[in-house]
Amino acid sequence: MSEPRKLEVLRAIVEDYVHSREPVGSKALVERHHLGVSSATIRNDMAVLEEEGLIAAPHTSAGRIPTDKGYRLFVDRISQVKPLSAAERRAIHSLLEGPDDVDDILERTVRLLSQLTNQVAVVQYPHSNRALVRHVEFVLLAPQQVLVVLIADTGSVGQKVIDAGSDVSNEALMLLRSRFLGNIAGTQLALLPQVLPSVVALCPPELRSLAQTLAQGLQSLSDTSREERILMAGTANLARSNVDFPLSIGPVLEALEEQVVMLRLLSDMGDDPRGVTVSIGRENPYDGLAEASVVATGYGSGAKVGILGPTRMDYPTTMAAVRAVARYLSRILGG
Amino acid sequence: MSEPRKLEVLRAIVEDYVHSREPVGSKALVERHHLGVSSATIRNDMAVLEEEGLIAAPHTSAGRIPTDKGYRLFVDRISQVKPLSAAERRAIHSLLEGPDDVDDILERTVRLLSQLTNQVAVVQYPHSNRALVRHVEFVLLAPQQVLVVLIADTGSVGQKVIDAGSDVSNEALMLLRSRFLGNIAGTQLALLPQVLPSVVALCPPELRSLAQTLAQGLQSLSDTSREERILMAGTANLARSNVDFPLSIGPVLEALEEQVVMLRLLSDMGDDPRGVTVSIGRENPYDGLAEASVVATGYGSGAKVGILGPTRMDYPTTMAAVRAVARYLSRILGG
DNA sequence: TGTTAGCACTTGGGCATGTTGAGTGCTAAG
DNA sequence: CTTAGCACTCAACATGCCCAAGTGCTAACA
Repeated sequence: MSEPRKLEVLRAIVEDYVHSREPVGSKALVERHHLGVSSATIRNDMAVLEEEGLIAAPHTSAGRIPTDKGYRLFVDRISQVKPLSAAERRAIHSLLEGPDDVDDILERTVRLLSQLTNQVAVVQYPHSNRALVRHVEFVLLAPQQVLVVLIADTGSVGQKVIDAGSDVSNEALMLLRSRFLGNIAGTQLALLPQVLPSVVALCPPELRSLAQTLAQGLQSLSDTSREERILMAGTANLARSNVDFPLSIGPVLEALEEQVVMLRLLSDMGDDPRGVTVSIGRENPYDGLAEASVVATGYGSGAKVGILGPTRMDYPTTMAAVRAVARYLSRILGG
Repeated sequence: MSEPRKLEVLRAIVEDYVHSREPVGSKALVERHHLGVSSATIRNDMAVLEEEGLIAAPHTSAGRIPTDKGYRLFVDRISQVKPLSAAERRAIHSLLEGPDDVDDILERTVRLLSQLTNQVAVVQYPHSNRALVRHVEFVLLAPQQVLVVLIADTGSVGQKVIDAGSDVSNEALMLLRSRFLGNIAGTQLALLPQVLPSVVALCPPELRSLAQTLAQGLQSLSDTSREERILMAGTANLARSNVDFPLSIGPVLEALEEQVVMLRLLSDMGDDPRGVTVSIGRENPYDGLAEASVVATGYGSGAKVGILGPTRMDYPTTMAAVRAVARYLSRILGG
């Protein structure tokens, strides 16, 4: 059997199966795709593909369906990214309009992506390492509780309540605020860990310990507050795409709800800067996603966007949508 | 037939059905509950209940299941709130610990409530009308874009990007900031609509229009930013509770994703200050929730907490959990 | 050596049929 | 008003049958 035709057969199986959701047999294959050979030949090829673990038969007299490994080969070597339709391009373009909030943009992005792909869309808050400190505010909520607010020039706002351990006076807070502000305004968020200790050292000894606590708060805001959050949309698509097809959606919903799991998942996916990364079925580290695939890519300075859906999905189109959305996102947020 | 027994029969049907998920027949009823009469008598009672539209039979020779109307009567007149278990009380109590963020508290609350009830839990951000303005910040993001930040003394932070319409100088922003801050610091958020216009009037004429725009931004932050958001958890429970039982979860997920729908739903539910409100099946304004019930109540100064689940749910326990959680929430957030 | 036609074989799905058991409604008697 | 008894209904299950789709294999063929 010829190697190229074997791949062609695999490709046809994947495409038909994704489309029809039914095991595909040799005869149907030669009818739908004009491979120049008979069904018997296809059968031989299919036997080989099965031996190699690329496809499998649910039962003896049924057609074949792709395995995880089959999808992997399809994604890596066979499929070509499908260009987006004009309407889709337009929809993405319209994201450019409206000079809104980062939050707003992300929210619209994630909705758009879920509609484009008919899957669950996920986006991680952008990394803002290059952002500069714009403003710092300390607000006394209770005698021992201080709200720390860090505003970056990108428009992102981080906030956190910290426990001072002992009573705090408003005057002390004001003093420290101006100290901090004077010394770190304009500093890159990423540099805060290096700069903050020296600021603390400049504070009057009796406020040293409070300053230390506040500095810790600021630092944690700088590296974790935003990038560790995700936004998602389109969970209802899970139910729709599985009418008839029992991918048990319970575990998937659980995974989606655990931000930690999703963050882990996204960051574990390689960071190929120009292609999208695909994680198929059992390749996923989380058991609940054994029947799901994740298609994701980075945008801006390293955060991730992507979608999650059943392994049986239209990879070429999905990958195209994810890539396109990521590009526009980078452009808008000034990667 | 005696009126009290009729109600007792309805109660038994509801309880058995919620427990077993299967239509319940006359014979099983007399066995499980020691009503002092025979199954034939029960049959007569059931016929009456069916005539009144309180129960229905899926098909001729099956048992009966409660209708929406039946659940309504059950909730209104029959059921008694079940006391929580010691473990449950303890779990709620532990919410009191950790003097954290409002966001943190809400997030933990919603998780707890979903675990307690095995349903989807929803909480609306607290109303902060009584909160005072603590700080105002304007940040220039682009020549025509200003980030407006409003910090309240409760620790809540609102942010919004607004479009100035023309180029803005940093000096102008600084000036306006101190003007606004000087005049509205300490003001109740709820009073901003009345106070802001006079502040705008105090500004130099050439900055009047910019001031107006900023004031609008502040105002929208004061009334909408937070209370118009909801947090939820436990969507995976939807899938679990419907194994075997096809409540089509697609529409429900859609509703949950539309914050607008959920907000509307919650605020449409009466605000009985000490009881919980229940909306059953088709009583819900949203079609997708025709097979779902919402159990909710207010907390603090009027925001809502609640759960959403299949109409076939354990109302007494659920209502108890919602009520208890709302009480603690009020206490923590200083209703 | 690769391709093809033909054929026996497997098996899930659809269908018609029969059986069972839970549950009802009704009637007549207590 | 309650109860026992009984005829009736109907979903759920089981059984048997056939069909179509699909496979694997073998032998002939280019």
